[in-house]
Amino acid sequence: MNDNTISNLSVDCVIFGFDSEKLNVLLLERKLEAENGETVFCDHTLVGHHVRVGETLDESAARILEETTGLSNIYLEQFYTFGNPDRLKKPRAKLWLESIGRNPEERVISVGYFSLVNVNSVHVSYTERHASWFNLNEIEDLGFDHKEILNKALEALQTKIKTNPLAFELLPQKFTLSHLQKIYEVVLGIEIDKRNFRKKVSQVPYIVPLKEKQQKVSHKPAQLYMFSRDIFEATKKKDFNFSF
Amino acid sequence: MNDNTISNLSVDCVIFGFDSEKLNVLLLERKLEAENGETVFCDHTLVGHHVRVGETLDESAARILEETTGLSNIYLEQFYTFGNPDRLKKPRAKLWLESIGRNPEERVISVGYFSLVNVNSVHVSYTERHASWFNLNEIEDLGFDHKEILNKALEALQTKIKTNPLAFELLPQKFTLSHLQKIYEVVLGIEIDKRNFRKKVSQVPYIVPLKEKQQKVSHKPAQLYMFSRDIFEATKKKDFNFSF
DNA sequence: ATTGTTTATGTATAAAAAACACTAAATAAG
DNA sequence: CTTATTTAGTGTTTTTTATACATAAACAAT
Repeated sequence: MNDNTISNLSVDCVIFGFDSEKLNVLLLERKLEAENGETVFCDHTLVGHHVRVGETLDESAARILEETTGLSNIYLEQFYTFGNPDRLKKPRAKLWLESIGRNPEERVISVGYFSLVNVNSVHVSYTERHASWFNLNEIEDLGFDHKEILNKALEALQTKIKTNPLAFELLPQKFTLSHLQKIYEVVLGIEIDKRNFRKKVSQVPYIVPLKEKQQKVSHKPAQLYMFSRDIFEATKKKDFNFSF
Repeated sequence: MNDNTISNLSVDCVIFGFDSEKLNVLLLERKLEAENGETVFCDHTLVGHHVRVGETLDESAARILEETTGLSNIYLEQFYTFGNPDRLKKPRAKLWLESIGRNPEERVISVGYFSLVNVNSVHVSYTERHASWFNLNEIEDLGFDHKEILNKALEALQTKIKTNPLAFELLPQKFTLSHLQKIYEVVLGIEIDKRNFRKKVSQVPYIVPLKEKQQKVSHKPAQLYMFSRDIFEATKKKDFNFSF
């Protein structure tokens, strides 16, 4: 297969999206049809692609993200590389790879990236294969070794969000504190006390209240806030605390 | 070149060692000699090797570590993958790769692992190329993109040691609290108050005092301690704290 | 016995985290 | 227009964790 890519090197993107309620992942349908039109199997995979000649890994991830979501300049982070010799050796994987003209015997290593987007900013189903959002808790198995990749991505996200301002990547520019709180709750799988959370927020200089409230909600409208990266960069200090 | 390896995939190991004083890295001498015996250049690189056919990435890293140090069953962790198309394109890299029979034009991606050992457990200079320990602060440039890899490894180590019991990997089985404290100080680049440190230690169930003291030191001998992984595993709890 | 060097130890203060319950503002429904 | 429903918004107390700081004890070397 010659599409100007490196045949044994791919990038897979775990695209996390937040919808005010739950954490979701963007998956592609993987449907294999026989010649007679019957479906041989239909399941889902992460979005990924082989790396192009001359393209860096970061560029490759950004390209894949843009091709499936239309979004560019999105938070993307490399988290792990998957290279088991047998990672593409499940029966369905072989059938699928053959059907798209890849050699199912070739050992392909895949570099994992995760990215964070707000689900409302994505116009889904941009490419040939059907893309859609799945609630993280409702994902059973995935094609190839993608469940393992997803698990590792979630771990990396959880670790990273504890000490870095990632939550804002999942939100629209203007957000409420309830939404912000919900993100920490669903990503870390914890419950947070509302008053303590807001006390903490009020001590953070780069979460700034706007002169604007929610509109058209059938309850008390919430104050809107924004994240100022400028203030964050100007005020951030390193945290050397350790805990065995 | 056919040595049963994958020509465009390598693993590089950043082997950190602690010597009661400083943090060190194990480097290989990279000396290129002309036909007349004159030295064309001489510098240093990390230890690395191409991945073998059929070998997982973890196995590859463990093999490389054992080949250069003689050690097995050592803490090893994958931290990042380096795949820039131009990462092997510096002039010296080309000369070196040619000299060892590799194609200097091939794009090789390298998976980075770091590992932690106690310097006294290593019998250096096990292989053809001369290996030796270098104080982290005294390393200027390295061959290929290995300075960049080293920097990223140190970052990963610093992040990880803040919340995981890695320090013990750098120590002999029996250690003093001063040594343990020193590790946090040199790895994180901070100073720690002795009394507060020891107060913290005394609250940790898996750092256990032995009925044994230092021998043959010309000052008050210190209590020896050990790390119990069993107790650690049995008592560890997840930390959900976050800090924007 | 004196010196040099490192170990070992406790208390007070400040900062951060956790626990906890009611009122306010908007729309929707009757 | 009244009421119901839903989410926003707010303070105080207690507990836990972090910080700052100084002196005596043990051993080896001389």
